[in-house]
Parts: sequence; structure tokens; C-alpha cells
Amino acid sequence: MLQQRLLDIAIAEFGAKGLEGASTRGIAKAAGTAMSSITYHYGGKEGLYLAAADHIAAQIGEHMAPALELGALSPGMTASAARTAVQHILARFIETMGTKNSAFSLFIVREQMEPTEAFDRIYGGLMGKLLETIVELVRIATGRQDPFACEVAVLTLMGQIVMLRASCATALKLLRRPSLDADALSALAARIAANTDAILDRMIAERQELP
Amino acid sequence: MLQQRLLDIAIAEFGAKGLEGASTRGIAKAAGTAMSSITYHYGGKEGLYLAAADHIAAQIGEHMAPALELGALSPGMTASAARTAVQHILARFIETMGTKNSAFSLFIVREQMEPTEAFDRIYGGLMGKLLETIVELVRIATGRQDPFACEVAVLTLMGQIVMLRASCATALKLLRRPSLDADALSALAARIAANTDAILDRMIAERQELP
DNA sequence: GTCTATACTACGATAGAC
DNA sequence: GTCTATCGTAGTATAGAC
Repeated sequence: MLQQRLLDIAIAEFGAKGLEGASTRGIAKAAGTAMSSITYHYGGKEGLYLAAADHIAAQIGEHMAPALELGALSPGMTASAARTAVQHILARFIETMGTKNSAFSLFIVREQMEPTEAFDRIYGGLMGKLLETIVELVRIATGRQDPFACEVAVLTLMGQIVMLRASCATALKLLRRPSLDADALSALAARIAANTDAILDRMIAERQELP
Repeated sequence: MLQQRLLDIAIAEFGAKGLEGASTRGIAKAAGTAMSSITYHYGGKEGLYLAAADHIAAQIGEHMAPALELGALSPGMTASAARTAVQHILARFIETMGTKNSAFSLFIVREQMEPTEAFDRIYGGLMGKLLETIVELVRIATGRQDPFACEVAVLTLMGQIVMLRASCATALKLLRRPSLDADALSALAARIAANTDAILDRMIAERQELP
């Protein structure tokens, strides 16, 4: 379908070059059609961009759904169950950001640097719920009642993952590799899982030091 | 000085909007001059962009110098000294990325998503040396001899910091704040320092589990 | 050195043929 | 629905006045 092809190429182009960097003519040409098809199907460049954002949010949401269900918050959840759920969600998120079309991650990172309406769509429809769930799970896993402390911790946890794509060029240089292959990715995933465990442990230890 | 004013504004504009998103006319107007001044002083948009990259690398290098000297690698360095040095360097890097003109961080993150010659200048003249130093310090601090394991760990450590700016919009939403004020920044810095400590401890524990 | 004026290119939007 | 043709705008580069 032409509409789908346009959208796929748009996500790749917008992710790689940004909203201004990508051109409707280039996207249309790559899709083997005329530029005015974009106007017809999406109303223009902006419309295509927002459609790309919606598609990304939907795809990631779908991909993350099983892990989120597994971490569904229940009243009597134990700390160890919450920790397992955090690990599951993070692992799935690494997979989503690492193996799925890397344009997804680039698109999202770009939006955060220069937020437009697309950011609200992605955050409101996906990222917000995801983050708040993790915050709650971290609270249960560590027993830390201060929400701010949990939010800050979640940001650092997620930062490790976002870095995978946002700082990909640096990562590749440091690891002296041409691309983030499966080996490197699984090593990073293992490191992040161990880090998460260590950080949660540390947060529990901190709690016992509090007055 | 006009040249300096142009450069400062260029860094802000390129950081905020990217190479394609920023316009020479806009930069010149903001600097209170004509667009052709950019051609005269920097040879064109690309020249201005590369000059911005060089300036950023030089500024960050200068800002990081004291911390790096403190962590200068010496043959008989103890694990605890190396750990202190890692913490100093990361703390200084947080300060650089958080308090210094945030355009610096945005510029660097953008370059990593779509590397041009500017990335080589920043990585070659600054980031490479910085990262390799931290890798070596982590190796000494943890006793882990596998360089790959140390590199991966350093990437996750740095990821926490890069996130501060790369995912700023998400961070602000989750923390329900209008801006990353001093309080939030110091809470994040404290969390990252504690995380780093916990991660290094974990790496030492892992070493003892290895065959 | 700095500015004005101009040339040229590429973009996005739109109208109209098929 | 899709394409061609055209318009207006905004971008960079360049030449020349001061």
C-alpha cells in the first residue's frame, strides 16, 4: 500500500534527518511516487510527521504490551515481583529500541530535543504511562516512598537505554565496531540488567540509612 | 566581537534546531548583522557549523581538564583512587552537560544521530580521550581485565548523564517541572553518583564469580 | 570588514489533467 | 488516487558598494 510505504520511509527519513532535514520530495521519490501524494494522504509534511509519531507510539505500545501486562500493578505485589517486572519491562524496552527500526528511537530522541505536538502524542499515548508504571514498580521494589527519588532513579535507568541509540556513534567508536551487532547488544542488555539490580539494591540500602 | 557573537548564536541555533533546521539568515539576524558576514568569517553555513563543533570541543575540554588531570592514570594507582577519579570526572561531566549552555549537549547529541565531520572533530579532540580514560579508570577500580566489559559499563554510566539533556522533555514531564532547576539537577547528580558506586561494586562482585 | 542586492536552488503547497 | 506543472517562499552563495 502506498500510504504505508510513505509512512515507513517518512519514519526513516524523519528519524535520520529530522523534520527540517527530511524533504517531502525525497520521501516521495524513495516511495516511488509524486510529492503531492503526501498532500493527498496526509495533508502535508506536518501531517505526515504527526502520522509518523502516532505510528511509532502505536508500534512501540504494541511491542511493550506483554511486558507491561506482566508488570500490572496489583495491591499485594511483593518487592521481588516488582523487581522482576522492572527487569522485564526494561529488557523489552532495550529490545524495542535496539532491534526495531532504529529510526523509532532517533525520532523520539529528536522530538525530545525540540518538542512539537508529536512529542505530546508519543508521551501522552505511551511514554508517560510506561514511565509511571516503572516508577511505581521501583517504589514497590525498593520500599522508597518518596516519589521524586523513584522518578529520578527511573530516569537514570532509562538513560542507559536511550543512550544505546542517542549516542550510537560514540558507542560504536568506543567499542571499535561498525554496527551494534547482536553480541554487543546482548552485552549491553546484560550490563543494564545487572546495573538495574545493583541500583535497586543500593536504593534499598539507602532507605535503611534514612532518618 | 562579531565573530564570537555569531559563533555563540550559531551554537544555540544549531543545538536547538539542527544543521538543517537553523538558518544562516536567522543566525545573522540574531547576531545583528548581515548573512554575508557568515560567508566572510566562516566561509558559509558548513564552516560555521564546524567552527561551532570545534568551539564546543575546546570549551568542554577546558572545563573537564582539572577533573581529568586529577584522574591522570599512574602505574601504581589504587582501585579506590581510580573510583574517586571516575566519580570526579562524571560529576564534572554532569556539571558540564547540565549547567553549561545546554546547546552544547544538544549539539553533540544531534551529531551522534547523524554524524558529519563535526562528530569526528568532537570525538577525536575530546570525547575519545575522555571515554578511554574513564574505561581505564573503571578497569583499575574494578579489577576487570576484559576491556569490552569495561567499555560497555562506561557507556551505561555515560548514558545516565547524556539522558539529562537528550531526554530533557521527558524528564521534565515525569518530574512535573518547568525546567531542570538546581534542586532536580543535584538530585540527579546524587543518584548518578550512587548508581556509579553500586555499579562498580557489582562489577567487582561479578569478577569474583567468573571462572 | 560589513552591508546591499541579486542569483540560484530547493522546498512545500496547490491547482488541474488524467 | 496519482501525476504534472506552477507558484511563492526561504535557503545559501556571490558580487560589488561603502
